[in-house]
Amino acid sequence: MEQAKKILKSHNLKITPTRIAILNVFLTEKNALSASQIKKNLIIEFDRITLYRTLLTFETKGIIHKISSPDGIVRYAICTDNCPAEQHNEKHLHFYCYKCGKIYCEEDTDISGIQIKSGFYIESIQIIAEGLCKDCYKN
Amino acid sequence: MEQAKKILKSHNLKITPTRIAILNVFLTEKNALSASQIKKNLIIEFDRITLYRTLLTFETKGIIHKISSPDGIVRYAICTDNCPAEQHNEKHLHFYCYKCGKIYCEEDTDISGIQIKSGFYIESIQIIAEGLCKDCYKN
DNA sequence: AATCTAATGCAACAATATTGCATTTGCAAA
DNA sequence: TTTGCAAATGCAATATTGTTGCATTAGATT
Repeated sequence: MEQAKKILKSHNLKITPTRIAILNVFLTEKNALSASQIKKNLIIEFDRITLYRTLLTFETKGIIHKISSPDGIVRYAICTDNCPAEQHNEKHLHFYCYKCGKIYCEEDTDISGIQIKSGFYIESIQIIAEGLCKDCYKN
Repeated sequence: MEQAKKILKSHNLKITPTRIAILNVFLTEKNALSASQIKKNLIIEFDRITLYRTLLTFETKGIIHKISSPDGIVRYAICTDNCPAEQHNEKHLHFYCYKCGKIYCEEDTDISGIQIKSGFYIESIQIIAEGLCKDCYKN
């Protein structure tokens, strides 16, 4: 069975063409994607509303996680850490290149050095570094 | 001279009722605010477009800084560190409460321990912790 | 007070997102 | 294999957020 179907099954989600198509986009592209970027990469056509709802479903189930970048566009990326539903512990860093607009997931970044004062009940931490990626720096 | 006027003067900006009103909202409310939240707190009425443009001006001049929160809404907060124009070095952490939607600026948080692998030219880092604030945790 | 530049307002538009409801479809049980 | 139900999707309508061009107004300097 293909990977997309496996993921859906393991999260108790019905297998539909829409969901498989969206999942395959995430499995192919490693960088975080916005709704419109996902739509462009889809091999089948369907309603924009369905895309929003599917992304929400995936996020709730812990298949993907949301990233809000400095440009204000919400992007999504597939969870590598097998997040439990509704509780993402993405401990890695995202890098946003302000020139090409890409978001890179940097898995192996150590963020254990961050301290926060008491009074807050932290469930997840998201770090976004902004700057230029290698390709854009060259040009 | 009131504080708002001082800030405008020191950044070579013309003193207008709009700008003073917006600045006063930031000076009163310490949490980060979205465009619509700012609009609600304003004592005078003016065009929505002016608000966007004023926020952009303030950001460019280093008076406020943009924060993209997990809910996808862009918020702004006043800079405490006297940022140089166009280059914000907000080294502090933001805390986003997913219940009340508030964003708290945690000034005295040390984030210097973060390491990132080479290949990226980082200009700024933004950290958003997500969870429940004290008030929302109680209820 | 005059003048020039910057700020604002208006109109139009574009992108993004949400909600309700009718219809279709996946899938499990009969 | 067929049936039935809950879930998924599509459609329509609407809300929110943000942008651009251009005419008008207002701040600050002389």
